[in-house]
Amino acid sequence: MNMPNRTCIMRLSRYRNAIIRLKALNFVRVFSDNLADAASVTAAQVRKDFSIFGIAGHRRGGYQVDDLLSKLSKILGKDQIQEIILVGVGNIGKALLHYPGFEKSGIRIVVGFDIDPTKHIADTNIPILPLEKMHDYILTNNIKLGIIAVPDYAAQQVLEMMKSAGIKGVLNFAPICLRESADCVINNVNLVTELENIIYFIKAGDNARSK
Amino acid sequence: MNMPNRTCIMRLSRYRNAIIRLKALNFVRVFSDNLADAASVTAAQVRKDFSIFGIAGHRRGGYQVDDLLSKLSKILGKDQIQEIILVGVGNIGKALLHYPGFEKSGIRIVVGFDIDPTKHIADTNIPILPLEKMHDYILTNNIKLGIIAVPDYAAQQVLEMMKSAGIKGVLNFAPICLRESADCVINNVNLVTELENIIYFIKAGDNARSK
DNA sequence: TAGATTGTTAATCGATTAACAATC
DNA sequence: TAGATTGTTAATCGATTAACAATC
Repeated sequence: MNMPNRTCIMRLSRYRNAIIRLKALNFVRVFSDNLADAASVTAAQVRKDFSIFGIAGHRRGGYQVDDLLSKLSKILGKDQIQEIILVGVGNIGKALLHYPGFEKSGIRIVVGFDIDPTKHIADTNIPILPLEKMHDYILTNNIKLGIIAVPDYAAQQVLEMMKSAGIKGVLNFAPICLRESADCVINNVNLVTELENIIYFIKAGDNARSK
Repeated sequence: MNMPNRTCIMRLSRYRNAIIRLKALNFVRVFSDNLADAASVTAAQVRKDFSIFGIAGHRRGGYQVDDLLSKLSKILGKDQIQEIILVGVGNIGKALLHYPGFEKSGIRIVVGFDIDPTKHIADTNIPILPLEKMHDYILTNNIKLGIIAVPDYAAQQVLEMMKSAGIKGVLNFAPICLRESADCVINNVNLVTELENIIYFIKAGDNARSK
């Protein structure tokens, strides 16, 4: 199997989202061409991506919606609830804590951590605990996923704490590019950088951006 | 000039962030090699990127920090305050409205819009207005940038409203992939997709993701 | 000068796309 | 069967990297 890269997996998520919408429209089968339109890619790309994961269709009848959905869901970890912890219950952190989109798609933030004692609440649905309790919590509950939403100067240190407790994947919102290591996958989301990108292309008057 | 693409501009933002940190450490000049380390790219990539934008160094003395910073800042629109509107003052929207990172980097959310009347406040620092007032506001204040933070089913419609009023660039947080057009640049940030990506690579045990 | 670094070209690498045989 | 679509290979495209002449 060819090693799929980041953008390939991102496309899988988009295919899955498209399929969910098509299913809601009572589609029973789809062609690579339909998915290509729905996900803004080429039909060849769709078939290539599927073939990488051994997802097969029917030479004349396209792909079964239900089959496709279950296979993509499996690949993307939708076959089980994904438990995740959040560090930094500030502005952005609080919003993520209550983001309904996560629970809807099988991602559950089970606990928050913060250094600020005034933010600690132990008895709510999602408790907010002191940072010192993170290490034990991760080990006890066998957590593999974390979200970092602390200020930039604290991000690297929080990452090290997470890794030392066994976290394997991190979504980072701190405006500093955390480096991925062999034992931990990292996606950096930098809100300012996203806007700077848009601002550049508006100024350049040049929307023909390659993906 | 070779047309720079999205990832190239993203790197420029990272170089700029790195330079700001190096400047704080009293660096007066930097070599492509320093920046490569700081931004996790190759030195050749740094020099190539700079040459695309006509940013020149000195054959033996590297790049002047101040010069570099001002040139990158110019390219990324840091030479003026960027005014932006936000639509959808819900969970995520509210957090963005008060995100200190924007103001720090010259991005100012000047107004929010929402359909829910209970959210309207006209007399605060950042007023929240009814959606019907958006069109006029954009025209009157000559706004070019917008953030979409509404539910998925409303996103496309909000985008159309924005475009018809002259918005040229949009950062979209709704979990639906909005399609870019010749007259409007779009960056989609899908929080669930980001996590699905991480989940896949943890399961695959395969962190050698190409960028 | 000798040594080090840029700027740029050419080579490499990898991802996307076109095309078409297989086949339902 | 005829027509349409997949699955896959080969061609294309574009981005990254290596290498080195220019030069400070």
